[in-house]
Amino acid sequence: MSTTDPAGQTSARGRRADAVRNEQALLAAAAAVFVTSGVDAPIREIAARAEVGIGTIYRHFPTRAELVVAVYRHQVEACAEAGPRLSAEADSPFLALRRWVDLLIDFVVTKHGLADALQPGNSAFEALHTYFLDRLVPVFTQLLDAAVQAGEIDPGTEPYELMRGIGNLCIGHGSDPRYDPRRLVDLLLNGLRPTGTS
Amino acid sequence: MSTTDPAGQTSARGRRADAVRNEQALLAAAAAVFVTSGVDAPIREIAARAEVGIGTIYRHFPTRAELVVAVYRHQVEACAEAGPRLSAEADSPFLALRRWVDLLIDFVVTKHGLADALQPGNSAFEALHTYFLDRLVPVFTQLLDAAVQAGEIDPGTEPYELMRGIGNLCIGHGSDPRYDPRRLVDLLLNGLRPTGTS
Amino acid sequence: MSTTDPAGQTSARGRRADAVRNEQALLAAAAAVFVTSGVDAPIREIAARAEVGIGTIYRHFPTRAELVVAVYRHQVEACAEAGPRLSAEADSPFLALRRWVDLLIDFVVTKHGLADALQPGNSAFEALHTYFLDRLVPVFTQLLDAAVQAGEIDPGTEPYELMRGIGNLCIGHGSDPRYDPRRLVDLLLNGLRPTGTS
Amino acid sequence: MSTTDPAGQTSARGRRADAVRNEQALLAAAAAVFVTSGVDAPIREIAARAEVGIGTIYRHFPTRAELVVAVYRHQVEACAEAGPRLSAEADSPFLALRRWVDLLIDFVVTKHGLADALQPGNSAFEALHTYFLDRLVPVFTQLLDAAVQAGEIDPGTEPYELMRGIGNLCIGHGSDPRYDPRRLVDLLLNGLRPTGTS
DNA sequence: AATGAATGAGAGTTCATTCAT
DNA sequence: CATGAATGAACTCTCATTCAT
Repeated sequence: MSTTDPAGQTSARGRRADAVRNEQALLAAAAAVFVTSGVDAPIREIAARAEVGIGTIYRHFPTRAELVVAVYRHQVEACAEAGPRLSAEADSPFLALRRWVDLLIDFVVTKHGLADALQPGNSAFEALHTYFLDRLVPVFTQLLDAAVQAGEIDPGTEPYELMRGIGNLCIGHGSDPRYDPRRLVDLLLNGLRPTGTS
Repeated sequence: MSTTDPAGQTSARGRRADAVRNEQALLAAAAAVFVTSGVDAPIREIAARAEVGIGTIYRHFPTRAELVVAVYRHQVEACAEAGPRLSAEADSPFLALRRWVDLLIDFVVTKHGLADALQPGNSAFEALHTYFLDRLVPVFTQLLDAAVQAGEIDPGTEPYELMRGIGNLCIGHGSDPRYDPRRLVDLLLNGLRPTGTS
Repeated sequence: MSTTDPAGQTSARGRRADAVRNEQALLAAAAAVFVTSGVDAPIREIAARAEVGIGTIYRHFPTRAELVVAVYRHQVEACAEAGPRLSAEADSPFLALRRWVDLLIDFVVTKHGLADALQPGNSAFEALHTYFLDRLVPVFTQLLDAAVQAGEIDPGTEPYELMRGIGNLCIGHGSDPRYDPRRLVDLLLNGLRPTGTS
Repeated sequence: MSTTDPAGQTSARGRRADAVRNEQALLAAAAAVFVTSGVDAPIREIAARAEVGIGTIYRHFPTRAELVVAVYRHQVEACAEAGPRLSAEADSPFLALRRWVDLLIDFVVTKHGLADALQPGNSAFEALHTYFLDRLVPVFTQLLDAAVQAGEIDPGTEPYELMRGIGNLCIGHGSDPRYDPRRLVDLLLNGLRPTGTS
C-alpha cells in the first residue's frame, strides 16, 4: 500500500496511485504465474493475470530479471534477515546453519524453475543471480564461519560454492517423489563435519 | 569411441556410405553446437554446422531426444561399462565408487546444458532422461551396495536420488571458476560415510 | 485526447482506429487472395498483400476458418436476408426460390475455392461450413416449403441435400467457358417440378 | 520379351520382369491409398505401401496425374465400353442413359477426392481431367443424343457441361449420410425431360 | 532399373518487444 | 502513464523432387 515507507525500494513516493496499484498487481500476478508456468512464463500470461497491459509490465520491469527479483525480494530479504536471528536462537552454530539452510531450501524449492534461473550464464537472469547471491552469501558465510569457529564443521569450504550447490540440489524437485533435495542437502552438510564427529 | 575407419567396414552397401558420413557429421555437429548453445539449440544451427539439409536431421533423428541420446550414447555406455571394471580394480568399494563418480562428473560437466536436459518434466528430453537413468542407475547401485556391504558407507540412501543429486551439482559449472562440482560431490560422498570413520 | 483524426468516425477510442483499419485491410486482402489462390492460400501471402505483419492476422483471426467466415459474412448475411424479401416480392414461390438460388450461385461462383472449402470433412473449414449452412439452410427451407405448398414443386427433397448440390454445381466454374453452373441448377430445379407441369 | 500382349497399354513387352511387377504393385498400392487418403496422398505413403522406393514411382509415373490416370484407366475404360452395350440392352435410350450415369456415379463416388481432382485448373491433374473427359464425353454424347432422338429428353444440353455437373454432384459424398449424389443426379436428369412427360 | 538419402522451399505458429494512441 | 495492436524473427516440421550409388 502507499503508506509511508522510508526503506521501501519500490516505494510509492510521489507516484500515481494507479501506478502503485499496477505494480502490486503485477507482482502478485507474476508470483502466481511463476508457480504455474515457471519464471520463463510468457509475459502475456502475467499481464493477462494482472489485468494490465503488456506495456505496463515493460514500464515497471524493463527486464524479466527485474520482475523476478522484485517478486522474490521479500522472501530473499526474510531469508537474509533470519540468519542472525537463528544464530542467536539456536543451540549451536551448526544447528543454526542447518535451520537456515532449511529456510533456503523452502524458498528455492517452491519456486518452479527458480533454481534454474539462478544459473549464471542465463543472461536474462544475471541480475537475479547477482542479487540473490549478493544478499545471501554474506549471511551464509556468517553462519558457516560460526560453525567452523565452534569446531562443528571443517574449514576450507567456500560459502559461495556451497550455497550454489545447495541451490542446485533443489532443481527439478516437485515432479518426482523419489527426489527430495532435503535429504541430499543433509548429506552435504554432513560431509562438512569433522571426521570422527557425530 | 569409434576409431578411424579407413577401409569403411561399417559402410555396408549402396547409399549407406553417404548416410553414414552424414550421420557422423550430424553427431559431431550436434555435439559441438550443444556445447555452444545447449541441447535446445535450433535444429537449423545443427544442420548448418553439419553442412546438411534440415530434412536430413529429421531423417536420422526424428525427435530431438533421439539426437541427444545418440550424441551422448557412446559416453554413457563407456561410463556404464566402467563400473564393473573399477569395482574390480580399485582398492576398496568406496574408492571404486568415488572414481566412477569422477567419470560421471567428467561426462556431465563437459556437456553444457546436459544436466539441465536431464531434468524430468522436460518433456522433449524424457527419452534422454530415461535412457540415462536406465543405463547408469543400476551400475551406480552396484557400486553403492558394495560400499555399504563393506561398511564403508551407511545404508539408507537411494541410488536414484543420489545420482540425480550428483547430476544436479554439475549444473552450471563452466562459466564460473568459483564453482567446482567435484568438491561438492566429494562433500556429498563424505556425508555418506559412517560416523566415526575417516 | 484524440490526436490527428480528421475523418475518424469509426475510430472509436484509443488504438482502435488502427485495428479497425487493419482488419479492413485484412479482409480485403484475404478476399482478393482467395480469388487468386483459393481459401488455402498461405497466410503469409494474405499478410503481405494487406501490408501487415503475420502476427496481426493471428491476432484478428486466430484460425483460418474465422478469417474465411469473416470475409464472407456480409455476403452470407445479405443472401440470408434476401430470402423473405424475395418471397414477398416474387410472383410465385417457385420464382422466389429461383431468384434466391441465383443470388446463392452469384455468391458461391465468384469465390474461387469457396465451394471446395464448404465440403464437410475439410477440418479447417468446418466452422465455415457450419456457419454457412446454419445461416442459409433455414432460409432455403422456407422458400422450398412455400413452393411445395403452392404445388409448384414436388415434396420429398431435403433442403440440406439440395443446397449442397447447388453448391457443388458451382465448383470449378470460371476457368471454363463451357461450364455454366446456372444452366445446371436450372435443370436441377426443373427436376423438382411436378410431372406434367411447365 | 515376355508375354504377347497386343492390346496392353502398360504392356510388358521387352521390359524387365521386376519393372512390370513394380508397376503393378504401384498401381495396387496407389488405388488403396487413394481410397484412404485421397488422390493427394503423400507419395511416400504410396511408395511405402508398394514396398518400392520413391524413385521408382517417379520413373514409372513422372507426374501424379499419370499415376492417377493409370490407376483409374481400367475403370474408365470399362465405363466407356459399357455405353454402347447399355444402349443396345436397355428398353429405352433414356433408361440406357440413366443406367450408364449410375455406373459413372459408382465410379466417381467411390474415389475419395477424385471428383475434386477432376476440376480443371487443378494443374497437377490437368492430364487426368483431359483423359477422363476425352474418353467419356463421347460415350455420354451418344447416349444423350439417342435419348433426344427418341424424344425422351429435350435437346439443348451440352454433354460436356452435364457430365461435369454430374461429376460435381459426386463431390463430398461419403462423410455425410444426408447427402446422396444419386438423388440429385436423378433430379438433374429429370430436369432434362420434356415438359408434360412422366 | 531401383533405391532411398538429401535437399530445401514453404507453411504454421509463438512471443518478446516496440510504439502509436 | 497505460494500453494492447503491430511487428517480425525464430522455430518446428512436412513433403515433392532430385540424384548419387
